[in-house]
Amino acid sequence: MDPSVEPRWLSAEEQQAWLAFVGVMMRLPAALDTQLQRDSGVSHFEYMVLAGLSEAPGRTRRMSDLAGFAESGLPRLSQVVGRLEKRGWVRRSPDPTDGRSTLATLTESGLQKVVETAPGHVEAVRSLVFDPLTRAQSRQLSEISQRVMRAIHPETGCPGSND
Amino acid sequence: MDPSVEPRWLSAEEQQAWLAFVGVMMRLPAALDTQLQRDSGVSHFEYMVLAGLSEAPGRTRRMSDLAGFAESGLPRLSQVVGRLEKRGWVRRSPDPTDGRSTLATLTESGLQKVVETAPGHVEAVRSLVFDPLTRAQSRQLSEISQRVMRAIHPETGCPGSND
DNA sequence: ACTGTTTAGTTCAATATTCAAGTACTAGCA
DNA sequence: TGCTAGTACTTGAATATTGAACTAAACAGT
Repeated sequence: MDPSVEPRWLSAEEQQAWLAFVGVMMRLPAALDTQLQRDSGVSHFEYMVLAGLSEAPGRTRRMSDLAGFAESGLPRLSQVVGRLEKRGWVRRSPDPTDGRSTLATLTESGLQKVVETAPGHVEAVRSLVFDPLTRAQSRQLSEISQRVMRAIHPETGCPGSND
Repeated sequence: MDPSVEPRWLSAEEQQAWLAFVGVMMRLPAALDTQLQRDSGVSHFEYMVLAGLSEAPGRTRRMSDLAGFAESGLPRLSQVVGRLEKRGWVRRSPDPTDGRSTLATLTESGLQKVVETAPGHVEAVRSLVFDPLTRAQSRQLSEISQRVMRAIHPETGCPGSND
């Protein structure tokens, strides 16, 4: 924008880190999608929605909470939940407390799906991410991710805060 | 798959790391896209293609090399390069050496676009990723990414190997 | 030289995502 | 009560991505 200010270019070390990290951001979601799609017929995003519901009290959550948890906007969530509902894994009902809200509930069949799917998914996450790392690196990954997350969202410090 | 084998669940520490890392994988690309789109009217992927060409000798690269560099398949690259060509930033020509290949070349105008766009993008990468990290964490990020990358692609150890 | 196989790239149809309205409801206030 | 503003969600059109089929060129074996 302003050519009079010399940009602070990345150092060679940073460039290398950035290149590798971008690679991971491009490939890892695709790899997880592949595993989930092949073994269980769901996308990574769909799995996150099902998992998010399975952990919630009463296996029920408001759509907006779920959107926050799944790091997505409402329109996308609405489409995906619609598909999951058609497959019998989720059920939507109006919130008796507030008529504007919609509650999404995981059905029995949906819970079973999560139970069937989780082990394979965890195994994939382990083999692609945690097994190649030392324990110290796993801790660093957590710290690094949290710092980057804070830089992206200055306001929301805690993802999945359901209050 | 086989319920007789108890899956090795993630520890609490690993779960926390995983949740934060997934958040970064979902949000960071979106944040970079937003900055590039707003300030320069290109997507992150388009920028990677332009940048990949700008670094290549003669500002020219074979489509397949470029696809490897940009971590994408050929169909997607073909579409995107088509768009970039329409905007006058890239030019395609048949490879005289091998009639099957197509060479993509960055035009003068495309180079100028990269030069205009790069500072803002680097600034965004810095402020979202490297500024919040210590120097040691940047190095860890590099090492961690490389290990994960190797786990995803057992075969291709070196991204962007153009030989 | 001729045929079958592999590689490089494009195109087209199916699917998914995003952005911009639109609907239904709640809440504040005169 | 009736009026305005704001929230939660859904829907639909425009765009992008993916996967499968297709074209063209190179190579290997005869």
